[in-house]
Amino acid sequence: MTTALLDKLLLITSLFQQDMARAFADTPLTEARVTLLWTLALGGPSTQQALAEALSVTPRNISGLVDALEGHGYVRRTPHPSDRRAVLVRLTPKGDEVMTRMQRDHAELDADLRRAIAPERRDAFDHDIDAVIARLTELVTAARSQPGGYA
Amino acid sequence: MTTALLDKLLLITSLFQQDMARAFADTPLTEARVTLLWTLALGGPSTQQALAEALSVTPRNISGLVDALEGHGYVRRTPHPSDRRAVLVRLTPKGDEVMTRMQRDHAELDADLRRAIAPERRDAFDHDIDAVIARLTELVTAARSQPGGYA
DNA sequence: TATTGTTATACTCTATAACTATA
DNA sequence: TATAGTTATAGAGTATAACAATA
Repeated sequence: MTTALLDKLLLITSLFQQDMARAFADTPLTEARVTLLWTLALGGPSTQQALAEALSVTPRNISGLVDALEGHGYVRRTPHPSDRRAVLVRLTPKGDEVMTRMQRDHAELDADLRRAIAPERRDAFDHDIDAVIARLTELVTAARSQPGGYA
Repeated sequence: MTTALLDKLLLITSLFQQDMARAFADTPLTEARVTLLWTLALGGPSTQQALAEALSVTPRNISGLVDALEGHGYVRRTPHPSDRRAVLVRLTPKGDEVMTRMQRDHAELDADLRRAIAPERRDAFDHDIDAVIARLTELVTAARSQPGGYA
């Protein structure tokens, strides 16, 4: 019996997460914290509400993540220019440096993995992956409006 | 700029995890607990040490997961036939029923996703995914013997 | 002496609810 | 009245260290 497609995809994520955990082993960074940093690196300074939306977690959760990242010097809270209730969370130079390095590593890893596929098949592979994503998105969206299956 | 291959793979996992979370929403099951049940379903009754090894977590962690699953009637602890220090954790009929259903759903989802790929490209796709996994495994294994990159 | 599992303690991620300050 | 963020509380996953029972 061959390994199911789904299992292969999950194995890839597991390997990637292992590698992330190893890379962050001697730092206060975790997956959740890096996701927040990544969001700031891509989108620039942001309110905590916007971060909560982007990460699909509660505002309370963002408070905790920002507290930790601020305590370790990766981000800082700055006043919002027009709304005194809100803060803008932004990367510090240290945070920016780490994210720049991470984006470069990410791009290198991506290029490396792509080279594992025969050049003439890369486009077809991209197309097929997109088809799988589209189908999975369809299924998840349809399921979301229905009761969970194991209750 | 097209989405990187790695990002696509991570998106797939994210979608799959969302769907898992939805399916378990009204149950005491979680990803970690289901991973343990899945291991029992595939490998049969197991000591907690073996489960700790299989899930790559500490024995203490397994105690907690088994406590919760036992409390909710999915597994039970039975005496080890030859080692009075150890216990054998096994699925209850309820646990077995849930896992049977889950394995069937998993197989159906897998077949569904595979149908999203043109029939004549399915073998090539499998081959390419395997190549990506092999390369990633190589990289993770090599990295494991070196210090983390962001310390 | 080594192994199996548990008790004790602690940190992280996550959630809901109540509250403060501001809009 | 509504929104941004925090305090309070709680559950789940994870870890290390010390310990009991057994091998």
